[in-house]
This record gives sequence, structure tokens and C-alpha cells, in this order.
Amino acid sequence: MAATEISALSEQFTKIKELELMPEKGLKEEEKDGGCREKDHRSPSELEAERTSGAFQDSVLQEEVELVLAPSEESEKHILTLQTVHFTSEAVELQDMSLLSIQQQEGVQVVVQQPGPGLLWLEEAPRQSLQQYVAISIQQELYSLQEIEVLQFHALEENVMVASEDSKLAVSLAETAGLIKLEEGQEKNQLLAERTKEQLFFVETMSGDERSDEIVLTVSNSNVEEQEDQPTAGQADAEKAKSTKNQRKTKGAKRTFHCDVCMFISSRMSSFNRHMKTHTNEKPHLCHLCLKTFRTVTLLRNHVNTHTGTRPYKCNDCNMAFVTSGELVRHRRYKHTHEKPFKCSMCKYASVEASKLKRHVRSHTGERPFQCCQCSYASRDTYKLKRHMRTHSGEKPYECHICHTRFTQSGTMKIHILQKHGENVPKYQCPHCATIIARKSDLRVHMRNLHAYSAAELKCRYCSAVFHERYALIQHQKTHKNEKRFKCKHCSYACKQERHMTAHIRTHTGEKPFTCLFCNKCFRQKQLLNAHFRKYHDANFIPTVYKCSKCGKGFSRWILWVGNSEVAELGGPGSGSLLRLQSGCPPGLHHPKAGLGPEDPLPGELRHTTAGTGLSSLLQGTLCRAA
DNA sequence: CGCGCTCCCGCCCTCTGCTGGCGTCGG
DNA sequence: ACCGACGCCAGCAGAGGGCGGGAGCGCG
Repeated sequence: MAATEISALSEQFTKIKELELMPEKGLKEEEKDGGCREKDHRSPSELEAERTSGAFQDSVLQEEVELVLAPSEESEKHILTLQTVHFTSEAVELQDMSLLSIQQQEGVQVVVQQPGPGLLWLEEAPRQSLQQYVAISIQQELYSLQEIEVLQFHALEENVMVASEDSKLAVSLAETAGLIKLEEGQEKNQLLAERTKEQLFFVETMSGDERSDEIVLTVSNSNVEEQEDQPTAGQADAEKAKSTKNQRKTKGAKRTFHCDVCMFISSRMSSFNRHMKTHTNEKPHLCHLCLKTFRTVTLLRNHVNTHTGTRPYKCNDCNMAFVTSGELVRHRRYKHTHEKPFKCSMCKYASVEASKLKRHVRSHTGERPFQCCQCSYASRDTYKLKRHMRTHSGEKPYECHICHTRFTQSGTMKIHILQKHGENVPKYQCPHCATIIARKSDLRVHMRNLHAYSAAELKCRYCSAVFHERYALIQHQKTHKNEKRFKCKHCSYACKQERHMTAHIRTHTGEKPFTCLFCNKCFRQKQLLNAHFRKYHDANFIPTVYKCSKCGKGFSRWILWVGNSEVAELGGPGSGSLLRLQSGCPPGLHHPKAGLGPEDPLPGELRHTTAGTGLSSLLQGTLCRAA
């Protein structure tokens, strides 16, 4: 990234220009990228920074914002913005100097946390002298120098990504050291670190290596390089005084290899070289079965195993087998050891995999990163979004193998098969009443509707009783059901319905409120008036005649025995449409439990009774058995 | 170089629970 | 005939388990 871009900026200098809160998008990119790789963020125009104070400031012309120094994943949301600067002619004495200034906006604390130090790429101007400078200007009130550590200088060969071990030199800046001079004799490089009272220090290179035209400056407050032979910025003054001496020891120290593209650091050249290949698209190993290419032979072999079904890693506790050892380990954690290393800090949840914890945490944060493109729904994971999209497409991928009904979700189909086609279908008994419900969720609805406590008083519609549970109220009100609650004040008559009592009272009072408009005859009930009107005053009235299928005579009323359902249909003037024959019916006539005699009707038979008879006479009337 | 391990993303599954339409029943 | 209650049922979303597989790195 930076290497190629920066190299295109000849005669420019790079400046750490500003710190800002990292934009949300930038954060996501960082997260997506693992948060451990620096990105070439183009800074927005509003990032115009304050200029460095001091002598340099006036002599430098700012050019353009070039880089954002993304901090490590664990760091705060700050970005160091690099900006290329040009020196004016006034800065003659500073010619060929690369200027770095680190500033920060007011109120924003600079945090460049470990483990990942920031990397600054500096391109030097065409070298006109042997001395190269890097100046770092720090305003003390903004950024404590103890928090800044110049960790390493890499003098890189042009366009070579891999740093030469020999060109690397570690530098540590001691707090009180006014001038730190670091040497590495073999390379004829000399680094000079100076810190002024204005928190300004220089790192001067006196390189004789003409190939070195790039400098990587690593800035960090961390002690990433804290190795046994390297001093750190936080060490005491006495130790700082020895810093030069300690640095000299780096000649024989354990050396590390820093990737110039990302934050990768390795102590082994081989690992470093292998890592650098990850920054290329080189994938030389081809799968001859699917033509997919891979970076390493191991990856190819694992991939080919997925084609061949070769699973060398077998579980000792079950018959599962896997392509890689990692899959076996994970399987064992899930199925056998139940080891869950990833624990949620907000609840007791723990998971086998980090990704599961990450997904779980979204249930705490409410984050829904997966937005539906057709509605406002957003999901916490990809699968839910995919499942949701079926509501737009109408797709029903699950089909019942018995009745071929289709379903959107497998669980719905499973319940369907269980409830509709299954044997020994489980039922759920309500713990508070005799209700049995097929589904647990419906039982929950039942409980909520009928058995939940009601703060409001539930009053009986027939009496003064009060309840706080609907079920209790309903049960209580049923006790009023067969009760002849309406009692006549004049006789022993009692009935269930008020309108019946109203009509009965008229037998005592003689009241006949329904008068025929044609003959002034009065009736106690409206239906009697209606029957009178139809019979004597309606010319279009044709009385229905029901013929008995056995004797052939016509009758105005009939009854149909419909079988063992205890229901008979009653037709004719003044009759109801349905007559429910229950325990009150005369024995031996209709009620099936009483048994059928020779004169009893058969199911489905049409019988007649005398026209004009009431219900009781109908039930007691003579019936003809149909053929 | 290969092995072992970790990390990460993706996919699919199950279990769970809520919702609303529908049919039936009873008042 | 009407209406409210309620169980049945499919639709749908939340949460989590389990596995497939690519990628990268430490280390022998």
C-alpha cells in the first residue's frame, strides 16, 4: 500500500498531521480487515490540520493529506493523519529533512496502543547529502513524549518489500535524554535522536547506503520491542543514560522482521517471507478437480480431501471424521469436552467459537448489520436475513412428503408433520384446567388469556361475584347457565330467560300488547300475531304441507330424526329450526340412549305429527314409521 | 516443508416463541 | 343470524449449535 503510493511522491515529505475520531465506516473496515492492518485511508477535506508550531512550521508548505495511520485493533478510535509537506526556500537549513509532526486535536487523547505500533512511511527527497533527518514535533500539553517511542528505522531497498535485516536498527527514545546518538557501525548508519524542551526531537540518519531511499518509522507508546537487550521508553533515568550502550548491543540481539504492509512481526525470516506472500495474489497450487488455486500445498491437500472425502482426523469418541485437525478439535469441544473458551462478559453465555460469541454479543448490543434490501428489516446474522428474504420471494423450500404442503421453514414443516400425520401426537395439558392443547405456544396463549392474574376486578354478569382470573369467572358464570333465575311472583313458574318471564307475566296481567291492524284481535306474543296475520290476512300465504311417506296424508309440521347426534330438525309454523333432543325428551321416543321401540323412527326418517300441535304434543304425537 | 493450531466466514440446522388468520363452538 | 372466545395452524423471527472449509502462523 503505502510503499508504492508514497514512492510516487517525489520531493515530498510526510507529516503526521492530525488526529481525529475514526469514522464509523473506517472502523468497520478496520474490523473487517481484522483490525490489524493499516489502511490507506484518504482523509476528508475537513481534516485540515493545525500546523506544527515552531521554526519548521513557517517554513513548510502543506501539500495534501496522504495517509491515515490506523491504530491497532485494540486502540482507541483515533487516526493519525499523514500529510505530505514541502519545505520552502526558507528552510534551507532543513533541506532534505523529512518532517514529522504529531499533533492532536484539543480534547482528544492520542492513543497509539500496543501491540500494534503505527507505521509511517517516509519518502526521502533525492539525497543531496549524507545526512537525513526525521523530525518529530510534539506539543507537550497534547502528547506526552513518554507515550511516543521511536521504535525502529528500516532503511529499505527501493521497491523491495522485505526489509533487510542488516539495515534495521532499533531506537528507543529516553525521556530525559537531550540527545541520543545511536550507531550501528556495520551499516555506517547513524541515528541521532534529539529531544528539545519543546518536545521536539530529531532522528538523524547518516547513511552511506545509497540504495536506502525509504524510511519506515515506527511510532508507538508500547514496548513492543521490549526485548532483553533493548531499553524502553519508560525506563528510569539511570537506565536511559545507558540507552546508547544498550542499543549498541542490538548488533547481536534477537532481530525481528516487520512487514512493511501490515503489522506482522516475526522473529523468523522464513515466517516473514511466507507472510509476505500473503500480500501477493500468487497461488501456484492448482486443484486438478475444480481448477481452484491455493497458496500452499497444505491448503491444496485439504481442499482435495474435500473432493475425495478423505478425512484423516477421526474422533475417538464417535464415528465422526474430519479433513483437518482443527475441525476435529472443534467437534470434540462441541460434542464431547464441552469446552467453551469464549465467554460473554455481559452474561453467562460461552461458546466454542469466537464467531459465535461475536454473534451472541449482538443480542446485547442490538447491532443488526445485515440490512434487507427490500424492507426495513435488518438481521443480526446472515442466515436470518437469508431466511427473511423468503418472505419477499415467496419461496417455500420445505415440502411435506405426505400431503405435499410447502413451508417456508423446516421447523414449521416438522410441526406440521408431527401434528397432522404423526402418531402419538404430544399434547400439552394446562396445569390449571382440563384443557389439552396441541402446541406448547398455544398453551402459553391459553394460560395468558385464561389463567393470568388480572389486577382489574372481573365481575359476574349474573351476580355480584368478583374474580381476578378469567377462567374462574367463566366457570362461575356457567353455574348460572341451567339456573331458572327468573321466578314468577304470582305462581311457581320459573325460567332461564327474561323474555320468557315477560311473556308469562302477561298470562297473569291479561296484557296483550300485539294488536292485529286488520281485525283488532290482540295477542300476548308477537310471533302469535305474525302467525295470525299470515293465516287470515295474507292472500299470498300458502301453508306448507308435509306428506307422510307412509300414509300419504298432509301435515303442517314434521320432524326429521337425524341419527345418533341427538339433534332433530323440526319444521313447520312456529317451530324452531333446530331442536336439540337432550335428557329432557320423553323416553322411548327420540332419545337414543333410551333405546328404540317398534314405533321409534330410524335415523334420517321423516315423520309427521298433527298440524298445529305444540312441541310437547309433537313429541308425544303418533308417528308413522316410514317404509 | 509439513503439522498443528487458531481464526474467520459461511451455511444449515434445531428449538423456541410470538403473531394473526381461520374454523368451530356456544351464548 | 350474529358475535365473541378459543384452539388450530402456518408464518416468521430470535437465538444458538454444529460443521465445512479457507487462510494464516508458530514451530519442529
